Amino acid sequence: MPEGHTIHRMARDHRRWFAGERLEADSPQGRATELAEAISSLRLEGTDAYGKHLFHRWENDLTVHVHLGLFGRFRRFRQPAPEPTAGTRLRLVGESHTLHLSGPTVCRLIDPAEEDALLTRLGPDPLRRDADPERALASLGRRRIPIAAAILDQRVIAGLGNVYRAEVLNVMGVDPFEPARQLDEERFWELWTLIGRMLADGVRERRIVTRRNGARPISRTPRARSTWVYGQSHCGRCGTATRTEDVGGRRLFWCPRCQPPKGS
DNA sequence: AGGGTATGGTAAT
DNA sequence: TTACCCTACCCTC
Repeated sequence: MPEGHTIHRMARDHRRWFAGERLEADSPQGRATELAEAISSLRLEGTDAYGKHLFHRWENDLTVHVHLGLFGRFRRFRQPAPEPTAGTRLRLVGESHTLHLSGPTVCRLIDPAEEDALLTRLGPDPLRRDADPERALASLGRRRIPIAAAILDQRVIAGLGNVYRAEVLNVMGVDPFEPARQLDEERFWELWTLIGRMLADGVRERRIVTRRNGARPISRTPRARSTWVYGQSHCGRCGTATRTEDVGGRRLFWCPRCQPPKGS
């Protein structure tokens, strides 16, 4: 589920459903009891997303930091909401909606100094107006690691995940093993723009859709292909068998024909 | 029932 | 680089 687009969508939704309300909080699982007691019956004043990090701004200058990791999930229910399951770490109950949070990597109060330190080590987030892409350009220029590894590093670009990195490189025809520092400025700006556009589409559609043509659902094939290479056995652009390999600690999909090494 | 996998990240080595 | 965290789902047995 969660790359940056998910978190930004979540921030908007939470704001829309809850902002300004006093929420009741508890931790059915017991693992976040202290946190729940600290915020329960306080007013949720706002939300923020930065990369894959979500911040709930509560009354009394309290901020809850949530990172979903790979498994984390928020479920939203209209009242009356069902009972939480054993996996529910935190429950937030508002007037019209209830949220159940399960499986997050992080869910805790964060103080301003900690938040500052966290944001400092994140690269620019293409979904934020205050993003400074020059920082990403500079850090790419310092790295010899494969471009596919570099753009997954949250210190370089915040919010990009394993699906989008594969898709962006495929659409641009970039060899994933090209050293990051070899990306010239012109291609960097193309990359930055494309990432921003894809992520923004993801926020709007609430899911990752990088491939539109050929994605028409056919009755026999209910699950339309929404990616070019990620999770695909064949490249959606040329039909060549995709390849996969661990790059930057995650499974990368790419098309050897659309993304050949430079000069070949 | 049990194994493998998943759009992520941290800490230890 | 590896181990580990953590939940849900899908496949096979």
